[in-house]
Amino acid sequence: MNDEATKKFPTNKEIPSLLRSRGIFPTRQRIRVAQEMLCQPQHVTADQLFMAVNAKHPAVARATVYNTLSAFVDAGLVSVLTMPDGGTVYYDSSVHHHAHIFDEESGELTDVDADVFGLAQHVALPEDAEVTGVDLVVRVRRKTTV
Amino acid sequence: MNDEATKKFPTNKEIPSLLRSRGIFPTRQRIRVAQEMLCQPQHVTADQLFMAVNAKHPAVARATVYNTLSAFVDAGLVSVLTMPDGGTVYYDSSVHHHAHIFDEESGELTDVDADVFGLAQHVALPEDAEVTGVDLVVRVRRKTTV
DNA sequence: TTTGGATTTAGACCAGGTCTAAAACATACC
DNA sequence: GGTATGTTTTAGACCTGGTCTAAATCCAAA
Repeated sequence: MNDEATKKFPTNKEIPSLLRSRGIFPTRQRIRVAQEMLCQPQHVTADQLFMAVNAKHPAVARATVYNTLSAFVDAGLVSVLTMPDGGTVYYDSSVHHHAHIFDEESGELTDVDADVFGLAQHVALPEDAEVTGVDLVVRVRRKTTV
Repeated sequence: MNDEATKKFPTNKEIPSLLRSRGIFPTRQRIRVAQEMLCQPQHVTADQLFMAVNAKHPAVARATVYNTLSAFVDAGLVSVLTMPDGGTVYYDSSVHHHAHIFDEESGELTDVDADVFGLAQHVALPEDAEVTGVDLVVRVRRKTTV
């Protein structure tokens, strides 16, 4: 595990400077979205986040949430993940390289620390291929369903 | 590699009996879709397949193509695969467990034989988790772009 | 304070994909 | 054959997640 893997999630207070450090101007809206998205480990859809951000009172427009999430992805603040079956797009507040476990029954998604880049070594790649990312999802069923 | 990995793709003639053997009544439409989908190694979107099937003259309705593909998935005749980034859903005529290489520049998708189930052993799973599937996509960039 | 670039906004729009109700088809039985 | 029954297909309306746009707002610098 590398440094990033163990890095804590930022607090609400740290958000503005974090955004600035990534070249993202910290507007009111982007701060709100970031606080909701980045401060805890989670996997959410853009729409879930949109609703969370506007839960108490309308705060940020739909387009802004979508744009902001894209900006965060470009800046390496969040990662994207889609379910192999349905194609639902999730945003993941963990950006270190890790694998996912997908519970087919509950639909729940959990992180697993794993050296996915290392795993990719076992795959026969073309000579000139440079690995830019590895996505590993292990789908499981719970033997003892409650 | 197991038997399924090396199993050839069916010929057009074999399609009807193949469908029947999987409990799918081989109607004219389903045969057409199956011939286009199953007889060669490929990764296509539902829409690409819809167009391929209707290339020469209208043959099968959109809804039928979608329904038929779902039926094929349920029957284990094709597998589903979504790109981690965009969320585009691809249907894959190879159903044995294998990994995918995704060229980020060309968007091309290729199969790699790899013991993905074996790889999953290296991931720390909960005690009671039974692995039902493993999805591995290695994203690459070609060092020497032509 | 004014100005100009960046950002946000609401809502129109778009693309995949699903649903529906009617038509077509297959099978079985008379 | 003819007719009844269940299954499949069809066209097109519809839905949903996401993007685009043009106008309004914000903000920093002069």
